[in-house]
Amino acid sequence: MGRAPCCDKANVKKGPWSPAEDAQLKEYIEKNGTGGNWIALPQKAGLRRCGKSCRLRWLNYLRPNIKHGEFTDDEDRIICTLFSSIGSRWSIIAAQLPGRTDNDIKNYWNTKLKKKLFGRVPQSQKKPHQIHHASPSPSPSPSSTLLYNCSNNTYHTPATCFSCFEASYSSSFSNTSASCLSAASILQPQESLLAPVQHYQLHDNGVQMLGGEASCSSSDGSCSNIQISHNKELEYSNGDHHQQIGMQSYSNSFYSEVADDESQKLIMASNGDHGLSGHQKSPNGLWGETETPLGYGIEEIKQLITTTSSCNSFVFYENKADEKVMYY
DNA sequence: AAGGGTACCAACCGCCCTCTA
DNA sequence: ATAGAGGGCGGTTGGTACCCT
Repeated sequence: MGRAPCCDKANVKKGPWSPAEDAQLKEYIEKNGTGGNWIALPQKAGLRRCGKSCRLRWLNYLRPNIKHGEFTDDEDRIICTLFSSIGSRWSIIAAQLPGRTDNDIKNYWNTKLKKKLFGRVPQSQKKPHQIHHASPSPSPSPSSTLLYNCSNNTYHTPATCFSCFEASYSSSFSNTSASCLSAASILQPQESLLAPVQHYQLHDNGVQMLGGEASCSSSDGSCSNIQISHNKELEYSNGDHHQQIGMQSYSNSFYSEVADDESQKLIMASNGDHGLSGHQKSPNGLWGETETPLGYGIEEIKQLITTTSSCNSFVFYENKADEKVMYY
């Protein structure tokens, strides 16, 4: 038996939203909130729209503080980093970019960012507003940032660490003797990638991100950490409060449910000036032959993405249903 | 100027997860 | 324990604007 449709398809309007509909939805939600029931909302608001459509419209467009327009280099960096770490988990990536929606990031990745990394778009084909104006300063060699110090005191390229970690993860996450304990390097590939460095600790049941500026920034001085555990479910704890939240709460909506300064602590890969400012796009708006905004060489990024895409990355890979991330 | 190709992005679709009765 | 309802997510599609020939 098929699932019942969420709304009467025959009686709902589809397609682009009119300004009047936008205003009606916005006004209703600002006045009454969503009431925790999107399905019933359109009727209450007097809209002939599917509840899901209302939700999407609100989250992606009407909600306050939505940021539209060009993505910054820092945002590019974060997207690339997280994509290389967790794959196409757009809602999680969006959670790290306040004001950006998962849909926005997904579109941006699919239409632009991927091409910046993998393709070459002739300048002449770019629309004027798409052309980035890069600083003319020369790019430093990225090669010095490619080394990852794994536990066996050898250095690996990120891709090597990934495959290394995957191997240890898939055999046994808690096998800390695995030659490549650089889960931290993957989640937070050390200074070279995203600077405000988090410290990680491997536990029997996973990797814990400890302290560090980004995770100890709450006004009450309490610390917040992220722990990646076996079963990969999100938990949030702040001092006495320990709250388990679903993976889905750890998305756009998380910001509205948890105080902003707390949610910021979820940052696995924080933004800001990470000492990579020397990595510039070439004047054509693309990254050069070898460098990327991440500080990776282009080939390393490609490899990272290829490697992690194929298995959907270390943290979240395997069974989505079992994902748990511990957050302290 | 017109037609075809391409890029972009808003919106939809369908699946999965969680919650609740 | 189970089934249904609703929410959330990622993938995909369709419309539109822009560019090239």
